Amino acid sequence: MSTTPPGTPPNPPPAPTRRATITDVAREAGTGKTSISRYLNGEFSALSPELRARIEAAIARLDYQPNQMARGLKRGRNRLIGMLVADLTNPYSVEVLQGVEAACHALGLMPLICHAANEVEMERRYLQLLTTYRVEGVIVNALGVREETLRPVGDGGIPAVLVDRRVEGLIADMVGLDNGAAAELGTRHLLERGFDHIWFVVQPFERVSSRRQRVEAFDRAMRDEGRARGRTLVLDLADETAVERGLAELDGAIDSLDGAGTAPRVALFAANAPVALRLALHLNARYGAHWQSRVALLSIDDPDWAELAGITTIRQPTYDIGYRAVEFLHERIEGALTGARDCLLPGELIVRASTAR
Amino acid sequence: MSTTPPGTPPNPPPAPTRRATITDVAREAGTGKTSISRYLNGEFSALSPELRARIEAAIARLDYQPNQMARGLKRGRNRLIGMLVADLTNPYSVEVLQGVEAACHALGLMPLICHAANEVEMERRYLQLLTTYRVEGVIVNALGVREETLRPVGDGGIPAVLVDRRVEGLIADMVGLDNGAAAELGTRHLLERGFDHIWFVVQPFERVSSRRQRVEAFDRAMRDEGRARGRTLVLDLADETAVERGLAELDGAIDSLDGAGTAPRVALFAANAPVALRLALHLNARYGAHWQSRVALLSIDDPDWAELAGITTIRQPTYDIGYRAVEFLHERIEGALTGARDCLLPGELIVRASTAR
DNA sequence: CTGTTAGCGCATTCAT
DNA sequence: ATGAATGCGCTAACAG
Repeated sequence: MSTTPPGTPPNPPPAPTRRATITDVAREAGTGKTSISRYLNGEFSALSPELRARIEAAIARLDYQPNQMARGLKRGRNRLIGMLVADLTNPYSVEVLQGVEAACHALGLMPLICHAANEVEMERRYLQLLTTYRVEGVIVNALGVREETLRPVGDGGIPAVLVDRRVEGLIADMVGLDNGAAAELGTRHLLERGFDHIWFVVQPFERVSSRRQRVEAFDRAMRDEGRARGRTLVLDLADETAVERGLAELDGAIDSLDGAGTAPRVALFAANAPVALRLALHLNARYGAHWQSRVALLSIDDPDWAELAGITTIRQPTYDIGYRAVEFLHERIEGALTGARDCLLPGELIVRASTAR
Repeated sequence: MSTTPPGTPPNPPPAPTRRATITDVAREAGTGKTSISRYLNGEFSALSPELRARIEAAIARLDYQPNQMARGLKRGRNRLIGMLVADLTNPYSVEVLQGVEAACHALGLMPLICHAANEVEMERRYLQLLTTYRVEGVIVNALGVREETLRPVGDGGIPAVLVDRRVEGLIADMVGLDNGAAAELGTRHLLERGFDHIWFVVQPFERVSSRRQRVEAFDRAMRDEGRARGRTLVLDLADETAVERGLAELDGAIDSLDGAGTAPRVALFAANAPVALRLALHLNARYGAHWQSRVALLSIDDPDWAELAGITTIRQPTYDIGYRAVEFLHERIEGALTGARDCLLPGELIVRASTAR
């Protein structure tokens, strides 16, 4: 590579073929490995300034970097934590990740990010891999897995914190949106704005607890109101045929309520961004760019295109969720013995053209 | 914020249930560690069926999982590779990641995903961390860093493969979009469709080679055509004031060319999705939902909302880029001595309403 | 076929 | 204040 221009003093030491080890440094500094180790761990009180300087110099000269693996092996902690993400394609996940990273940074942890890409088999594989690398804990945004898959996690196993979703049979800390409050918030908003036919659209529950909770809160809010009509549509985004069947049902409802020029009475409440996108695409294709004058769309999650499309959303405190999750996990790693805790954060309603009247 | 690097904090280790070690298994199976090791490595030819069965049973009974860290320490390879992503918020990155993951899976590698979140300091930190964990190689989607930061990488250092962008002064394999061809493809498309005032909008080049290449190809294509007018607008998305200044300039151009009912003559060519989104948001705010009748928008990158907004795009072969990068890296890890290779993949033009006439 | 031995790079007693 | 010795969990010679 030789990026050093000829004639320039070679400030960086020549890349050692074999990385320097603690032994090399000890020899170079004319001392024992113990002192080097002490230096590395900041135990300066046990080092004469003179020795300390020599060590410093030797390290610089050799471009020495302690091997984390070896350190981990020795002390039984490697500062690694696993972050299992169900679907990075969902902006929600990326945002949560930002919080996770920030917290890890602050706590001296290194997140090992694993992406299950919505495949249960991947999830299983990564979880197994994580335990094999002896991560000190895991943050799990689980797919529809049974507790079975998470066996290494939880009691006696690796400390774990759940994000967004519970896992049946697994008792662990969990942090996520207050789904009940959020769904209620959205529903009330739609009712207030005068929509009297509201469809809650959600992916199959499988084992995703948050989805179920959102639907339940929606149902409850609709029941409380009494007059308006609420229905639920389950859309399996992985099955295009099924999706189209569901959408046709929706179309029927919308068409039948066409108020001939009056404000729309039908509102769609998407349980999350992927669903909202699918709905928007369909409505756009069917009714053209003016679909908003026919139906209102509200979604939990606030993807970047929401502003562009002008749909109302309930933004999740994603960053905080991630940050909080790491904090919980850190406490567990440090040995906190509390019972499983829940941290439910509120969502924020962002009203846009879609439901503004 | 404590920036204590992982591995350094001298905290008391917790006391989790101790996982079984190879020694435990050996004892349980009434044999030596060597045989267990052989079993783990699939050297069955050196194990009597009887012993093999006993080992199998012991492993199951103890729920034993070999410690990768220890294995890595011993054999000098830990099957870990680093994947440094500049900005996970960009769908491009997530898609590349999918390819990376698939390839890793296929090659028995474990990707350690690091997200620099557009901060050079983060990038530096993660790179340092990766070498500290002794990853066998890194795939780098670099920010505007100098070769300096990547010193551990490259000749003599950790094998590396660049994605999307070159790093000044660093000679390494690189895989990404054929920027020249892509920008030319887009430009020609716009010209064919009759747009005669084309703005290429791009973020500051900093050290991102792909941005510069795209602009250059655009300029070239415009020069070749001759008649039409091409301009470049640099938009620093991180500086809102500057962004608005730039957008105002754009507005002026659009307004002055208002064809009073005729088809739009102005087209915007966004160098990537983030830029395209910013443009769309602005146009939507300024001209209303009908902005498409005033300006055309074409973008490199094909984010999910492109279909919704109906803008034309040039989709990058993201998955392949990621997959290929891992393959390159794997070859390097296995000792390939070839000179630095380039793999430029073609983009695919997806024509949508925005430029369809 | 199978077990013994000797480290991998480092942190930790325990002496000095 | 400093260093020698021991072992973390595992693999790789090297014997039997």
